[in-house]
Amino acid sequence: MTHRGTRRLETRTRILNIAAAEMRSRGPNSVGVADVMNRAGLTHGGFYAHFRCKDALIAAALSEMFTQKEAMFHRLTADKPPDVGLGDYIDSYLSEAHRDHPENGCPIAALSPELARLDPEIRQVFDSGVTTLLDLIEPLLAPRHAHDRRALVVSLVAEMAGALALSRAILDQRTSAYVLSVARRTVRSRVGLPAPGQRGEKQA
Amino acid sequence: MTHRGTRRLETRTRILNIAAAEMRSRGPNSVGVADVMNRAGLTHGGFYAHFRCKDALIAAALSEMFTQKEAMFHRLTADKPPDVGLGDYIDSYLSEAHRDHPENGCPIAALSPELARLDPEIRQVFDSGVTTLLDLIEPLLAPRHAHDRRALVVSLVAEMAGALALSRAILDQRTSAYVLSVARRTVRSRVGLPAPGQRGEKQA
DNA sequence: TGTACATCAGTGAACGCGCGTTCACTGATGTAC
DNA sequence: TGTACATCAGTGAACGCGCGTTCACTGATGTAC
Repeated sequence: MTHRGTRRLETRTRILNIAAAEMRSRGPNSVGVADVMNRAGLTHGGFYAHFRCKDALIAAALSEMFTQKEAMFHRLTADKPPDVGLGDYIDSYLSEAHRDHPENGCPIAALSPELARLDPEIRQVFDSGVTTLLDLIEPLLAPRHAHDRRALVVSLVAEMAGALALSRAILDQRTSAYVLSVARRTVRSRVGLPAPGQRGEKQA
Repeated sequence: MTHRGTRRLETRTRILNIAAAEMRSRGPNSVGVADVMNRAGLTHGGFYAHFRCKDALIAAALSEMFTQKEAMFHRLTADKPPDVGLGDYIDSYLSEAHRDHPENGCPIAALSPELARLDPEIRQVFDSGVTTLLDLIEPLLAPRHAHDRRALVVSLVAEMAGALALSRAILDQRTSAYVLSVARRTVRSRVGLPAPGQRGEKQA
């Protein structure tokens, strides 16, 4: 039983990870059940042994995305002074790597408008993911922001997610890179950090 | 001929306005050709007398959205001192009315992540719409920002669009309203404007 | 002014396709004795 | 240890449906004489 249960859970996890990646890069609407199952090395019929319906997959995949990002946040900020951790988080969030790889990136920037049109069960998962993320960032802010940390975190996350989504939609490479660099500089300055070091390609 | 051409253009405009509204509220993917035509009082076959394919409709509808918003911007800011116009634009962008009515709202907040996955022809329309919007807002900034107006405008638009998209996806009403109010206050303060007056429902 | 003709916006049936979901089944794995 | 049985994750055909697109057509409107 245990062995069977373990395999089952492994399969479910595999499906979930694939769905979480595909949905961020192609949109929940454009990701098919059969598609996800094929990528997991299975046939589409087996899907319903793991999820009640496609919406249940979307909800579970969204939850998985936030879990991934929380783990990544800890990896990025652990064992560092708060301001260094915060600066690294900002730089990595607003990097060209993040822009070019939505599949393992922030669900807020990748999916907000689409999620707004989906079922309450799914949006509830979004709510708790967002709240947790804000809770994680908040303590990294310098003491001088103590009077209203929450407001500042909300505003920063809005700017970061907005700039990332904008930079992804913009076709022109220079404009897209400019949006990211402006946001990096602005967000860092708003939390009292010095201008960012050079990121991306080093110059010759 | 003129009369015929006029009718043709009227029909095209009708289709375009419906598509522009539907795509912002339901997403380009979820809006069908037949659906749009029915709402325009026509049958689906006639669609191709006006647009080469669905992607051409998406591109034209996106362009129409930006045109609408430019007109709205002028209506909102004309005949006012720059700082008042800017304040009104910020307040209206970050209002609950805008949150609850994406169908005639900002395409950046409603569609960025989805547009990032669409064809270059469509994203090019997005680029020029965004550039025009930035060009419109820029001159409203106070002289003390003259050293880098462009960067500030980009940052403000990113925060506004990000906050609006976030407030739409969030299910919890209080949290959603909080995100909007924080963004209103923050964006206003960042351009040197006083805290916003009470918006939305008046208290008893 | 009246008639014959050309134009072309719009019709509606048909196409191939992919979607989410159902369901009778199979066959490897774990359990009971 | 060996055999018979139960379990259930996964299979694959089938369903009804809506999609974007095509195309032969219709019939109101504008033009020519």
